[in-house]
Amino acid sequence: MTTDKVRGMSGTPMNAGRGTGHRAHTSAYHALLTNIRNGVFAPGSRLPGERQLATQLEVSRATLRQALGRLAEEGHITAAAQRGWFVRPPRVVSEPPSQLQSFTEMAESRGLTPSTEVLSYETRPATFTEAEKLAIAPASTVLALARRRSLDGVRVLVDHSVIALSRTPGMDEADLTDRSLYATFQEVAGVQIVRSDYAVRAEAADAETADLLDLAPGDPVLVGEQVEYSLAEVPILCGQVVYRGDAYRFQASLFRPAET
Amino acid sequence: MTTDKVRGMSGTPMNAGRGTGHRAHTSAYHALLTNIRNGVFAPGSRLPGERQLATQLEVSRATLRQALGRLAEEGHITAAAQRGWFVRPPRVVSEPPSQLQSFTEMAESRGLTPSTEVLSYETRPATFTEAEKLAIAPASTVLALARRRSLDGVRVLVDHSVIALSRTPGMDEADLTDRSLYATFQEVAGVQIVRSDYAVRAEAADAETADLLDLAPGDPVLVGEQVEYSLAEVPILCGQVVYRGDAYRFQASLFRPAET
DNA sequence: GCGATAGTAGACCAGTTAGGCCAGTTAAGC
DNA sequence: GCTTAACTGGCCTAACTGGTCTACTATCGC
Repeated sequence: MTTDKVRGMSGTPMNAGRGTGHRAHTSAYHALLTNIRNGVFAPGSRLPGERQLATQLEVSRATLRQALGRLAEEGHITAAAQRGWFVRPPRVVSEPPSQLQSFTEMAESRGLTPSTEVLSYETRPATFTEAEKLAIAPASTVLALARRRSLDGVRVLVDHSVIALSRTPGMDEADLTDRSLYATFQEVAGVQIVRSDYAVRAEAADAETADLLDLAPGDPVLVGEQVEYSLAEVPILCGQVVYRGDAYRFQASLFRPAET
Repeated sequence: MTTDKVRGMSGTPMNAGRGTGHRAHTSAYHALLTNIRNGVFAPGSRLPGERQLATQLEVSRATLRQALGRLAEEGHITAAAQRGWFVRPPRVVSEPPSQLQSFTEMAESRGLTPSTEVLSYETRPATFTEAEKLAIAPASTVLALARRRSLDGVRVLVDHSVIALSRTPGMDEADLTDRSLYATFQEVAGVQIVRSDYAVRAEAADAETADLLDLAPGDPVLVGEQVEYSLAEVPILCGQVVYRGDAYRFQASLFRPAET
């Protein structure tokens, strides 16, 4: 240990060549930057070690680190401790998992004003397919609800929902005009929706929905069929949502099991 | 490592730096944890070997073992000496998120015969938006691939994919006609696709795609934009898939965080 | 001459990497 | 049932890396 001791001498070997009048650390900075720009150091790749770089650029490590620090500040490179300096790939971080969001929530998170018109509203016996989807007895009482929803006054979707009333007592008396259905389920019936099975497809608008969405018949619409489940995995609601094709897109993250 | 040498100073090939400022072992820890949570590593299943995992996560085995140790401490996985690491079954059962399936796999699981025609195939510099989606430098070399795919002879979709060649060396020489892209990634480049961010919308078919899919212009098509990620959360592929509206629907389960 | 600024050389630390070796497990072949 | 070959996690070492610090030396302006 302590073999170092620094002997005198040393001093100034520098100033070799780069007589540009620049300070040493700016010369190093420019040398590195142009090499990054020229792709000598490819994006995402690791720079040579500081010690090696310092020798090659004929500056000391401390000076080199000034240049590196400046490059890092300006976002050209990033440091990974004990691993090296990396040329920063133009990475865009995004965290968009597939989360279930109500229309109201979605609108709010985008800063838009949602509005809802109830087109029809009735309690009636469930059809056979509805009963199957909701896992209730055929002809049980359900609440059928049709709504048109808009964002900032633009008509965006028509929504037909069928709610299993036996599982959400009180829902037939709630005001659904501009509340989130999810919130109403929670407050009125104490039921939390946590999962939705969704299937979407593209169709051509029929005359009726075209009229409702200010489209021409035949214009493309996105049709989503959904079944929504409570925390106990009990189906609560099934329905169909028809979106204007040019006003909505459906987003999700899919995962793939790893192979071994 | 060896005695450094290197000297070429050209960008070292390996290691896309995740310049997150995190230590390497915490990055590895988070990558594993989210993949476990997302069902990429199914509960009860065995993780890939340490050596394989280390290369896929782009860290060394020692660092990986730190991450594994922490996951084990927290009870997410357990070690079985000389056998492997196993994902602990979760205390609370929940449905796995939507699963990513290749066209080939989907066809097989439905008992249909898939076929593929390669419409075009070229390596070229990436456009700006492609570079952004793939987090590579603009004008990096990418492999652009257009395919038409059919099920039992029925033309179902047209697929435009752009692959970051820098992350999948060798893909430009692979035969993509009737292999699953996922399988080819794995075998040729050792890259596993585990996540895909998907956005679908409805559109009217333009003349060209209508022709390719035996549709009339204006017929509804389902357009999916996707970005696919490797185990290390590095984007590998981006692209657009156009489905016949009447031949495909997109399915997913959405989740909603439970409220207290 | 004095102090401030910029630079050099080196040492030490903890985190990281590549690699090798070992004993145990697994599956295939015979 | 036995052998063998391929893997596996567990353990270890040597080398390297950025981060930080100390000691010292030039050079310039005052």
